[in-house]
Amino acid sequence: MKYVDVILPLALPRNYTYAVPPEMESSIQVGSRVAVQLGKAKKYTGIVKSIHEQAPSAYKTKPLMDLLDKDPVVYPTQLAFWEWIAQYYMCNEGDVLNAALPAHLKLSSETVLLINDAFGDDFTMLDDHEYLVAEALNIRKELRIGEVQLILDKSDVYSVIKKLIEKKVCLVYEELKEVYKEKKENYILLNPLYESDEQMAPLFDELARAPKQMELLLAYLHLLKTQGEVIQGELLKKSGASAAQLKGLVEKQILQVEKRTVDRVPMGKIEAQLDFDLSPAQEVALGKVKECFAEKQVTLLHGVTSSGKTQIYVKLMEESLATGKQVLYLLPEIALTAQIIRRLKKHFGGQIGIYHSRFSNNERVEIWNKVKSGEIRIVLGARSSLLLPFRDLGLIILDEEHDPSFKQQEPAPRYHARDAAIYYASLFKAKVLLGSATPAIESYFNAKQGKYGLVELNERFGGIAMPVIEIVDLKQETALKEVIGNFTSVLRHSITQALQDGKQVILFQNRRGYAPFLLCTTCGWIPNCKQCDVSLTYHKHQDNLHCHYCGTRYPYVYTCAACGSQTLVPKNFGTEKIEEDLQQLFPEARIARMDMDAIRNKDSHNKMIQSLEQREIDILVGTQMVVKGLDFENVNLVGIISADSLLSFPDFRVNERAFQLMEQVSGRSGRKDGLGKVIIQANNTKHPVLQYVTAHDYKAMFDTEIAEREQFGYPPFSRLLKVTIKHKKQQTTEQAALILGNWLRSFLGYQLVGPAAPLVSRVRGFYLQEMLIKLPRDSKKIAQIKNKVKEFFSQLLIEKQFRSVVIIPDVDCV
DNA sequence: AGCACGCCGACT
DNA sequence: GTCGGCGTGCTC
Repeated sequence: MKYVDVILPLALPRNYTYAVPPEMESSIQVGSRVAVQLGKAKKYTGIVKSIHEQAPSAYKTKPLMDLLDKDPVVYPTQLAFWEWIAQYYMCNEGDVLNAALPAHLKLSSETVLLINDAFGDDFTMLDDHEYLVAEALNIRKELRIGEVQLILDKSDVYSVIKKLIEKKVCLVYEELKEVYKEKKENYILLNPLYESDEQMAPLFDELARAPKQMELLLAYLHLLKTQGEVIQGELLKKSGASAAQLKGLVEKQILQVEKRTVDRVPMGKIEAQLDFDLSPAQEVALGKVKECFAEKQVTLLHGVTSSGKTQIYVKLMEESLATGKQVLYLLPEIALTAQIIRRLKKHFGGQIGIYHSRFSNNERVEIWNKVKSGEIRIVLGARSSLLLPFRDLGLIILDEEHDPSFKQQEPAPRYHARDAAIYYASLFKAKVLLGSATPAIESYFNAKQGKYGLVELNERFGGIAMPVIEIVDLKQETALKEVIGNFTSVLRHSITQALQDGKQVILFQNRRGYAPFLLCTTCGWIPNCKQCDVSLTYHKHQDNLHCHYCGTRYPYVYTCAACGSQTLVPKNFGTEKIEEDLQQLFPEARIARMDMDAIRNKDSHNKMIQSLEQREIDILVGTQMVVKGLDFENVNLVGIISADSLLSFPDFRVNERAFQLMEQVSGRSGRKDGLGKVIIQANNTKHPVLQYVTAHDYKAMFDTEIAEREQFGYPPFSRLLKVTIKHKKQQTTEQAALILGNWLRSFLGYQLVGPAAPLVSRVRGFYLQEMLIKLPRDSKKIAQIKNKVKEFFSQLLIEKQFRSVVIIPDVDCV
């Protein structure tokens, strides 16, 4: 008898064992999807992790219900990778499966109520709830649980359903549906009878009395000649004809319709056209990268902004492709713009696949399958594309490697794409190139230690100079009453100058909305979110207040809830306020704002970048978004409205982050012609980070930072494991954290920071407590400690009072 | 993640 | 007294 261990798409601590029915024994494979029953009726899709012959002794197995694929959906490599992620990031393999598999490959059953016709329609002996459902069933014949919940306006509907079944009003069954649908399109073919011109001639006479059909036929023949194949939708659109007219031609057997399966992600021809040359500096860097790869698996390419790292990537990708292997190019989601996609498509044509969160579920299935088959040779994608089923990966490029968005925060698996990529690559014996103008301290440290190769590229492409940085003293200007809105005289004059020169300006402000909080000037009251322990941000455009933690919106507050006076004023400022100030200061300028509020729908980001490219925008105000992956020739002034807000976070990485952010924003200035300028407004102009930014001196920043990290035992001298405790009751949260903290401290010694309430101590109605474990760098010890920590977790959850406490481990938190 | 079971408050 | 709320535990 054969058994399989199945990974289910649930947060289960272990995999479940099912029996393989004899008829599946010969066809079952590791990595295949199977349908299984879990519990009384529920069906799920799982993935076969392993096949063996050991019957479990503790319970009796259920048989597999179905084998869903004749070919596995993942290779053993992916299964090994999932296991590593689950182990390293302290989550379940089910969590990883959930993150990896496109939604349309995961089918789970839905309970469907079916009317029992034999019952008739005499509902007199039913109670109100039962009656409502029966009535709806009588009309609709079928109902889903969700629909029943809507009808009864409550979530607990099982008791009602149970009674309806008992009374034989309805039957239930579990419906398991394959959701992925192939895309079909109608192709229009010419009846072979009319292939030659002579055969065609009589047709025109025949259609003389049907001029519209004649027109349509001519349009068809034209399309056929120019494109070779004709799709119904395109024909109707181009000819302006109606479906009825087309039907006429089909009925006359002149044209034929054929339904064909089409690709949602069509792959083009490979056209490796090398239409660029590297600069001497790039050439040298490329050579060095290759040298490093000869010895090391990972290389860090530290190249200043605009040094042309992308061209080096392209050359490396070409070489890797030439060996027949696949390439993965990872970027932060927001940097995946049309710009970079266009650039890569130019070199690699149709063999490139794009993968990010904005694709439809059906498209994702197709990309998944094409990566698995090897048809897609290059994937350009965000973090999650690391989880695609590569067949033979030769190279991973991770650009903007310092970017914190490579770390997944919520939900599990909380993996870091950079670190996971390095492990994943090792499974393929593939190389990893990390690229950044401002590497993460950890990466640069690893490179300097010789763990990674290190290649530096210190000049900008085309000999452009680094932008000039000017720090403006906000305190001084305020004293002189020179600050209007949030603009110092220096920044105002520079903007005026840039606009006069026909140049574009980018302004960076780290907060969205109009004002981060309202304040009652009479008593000091600040409106807070009901669910979270944060002030509400005023959004002037929508004229309401938002909680940036849970997303709840509140109407604007005019009256102080504490003292009743009407003296609430917006305090501090966000992008909306900057935009408003700009409009007053520069009424002639075309101003746009780029932040999460302005970029709600999926295309607006690209559109805004396009209009900036086409110089339809003079000044762009934005949050982090303006920092990433943008390349504009005509921007020569960048302004950072308030450096202090970047430098005042209570986090050991503040300096690193602030430097990265400012250096990256600066990089947007002065691309092709002329010198770029960066103006940084700050109260604390003496902050060391500002000096490093002014000098574009990454190494000085690194040296200072690394010394501090060593002194306090922060990464890269340790690895951090953050443990968050969540519960609805404050007291329970604190008690649980205290107990867990004590256990951990006695086990770890002083390697524990906390527990303490985080800055925002309540989110969505849950109280929070955090503690930080500093893990040693030795990976064997780390694994041991993690296991022990997990034991503490379960020990805590056993206690009755803490049963509903949520514990969230976050390994290598950022 | 569901779904079943079981224990306490507001209704007939 | 019962209905129904949700808190808790189990699923191979």
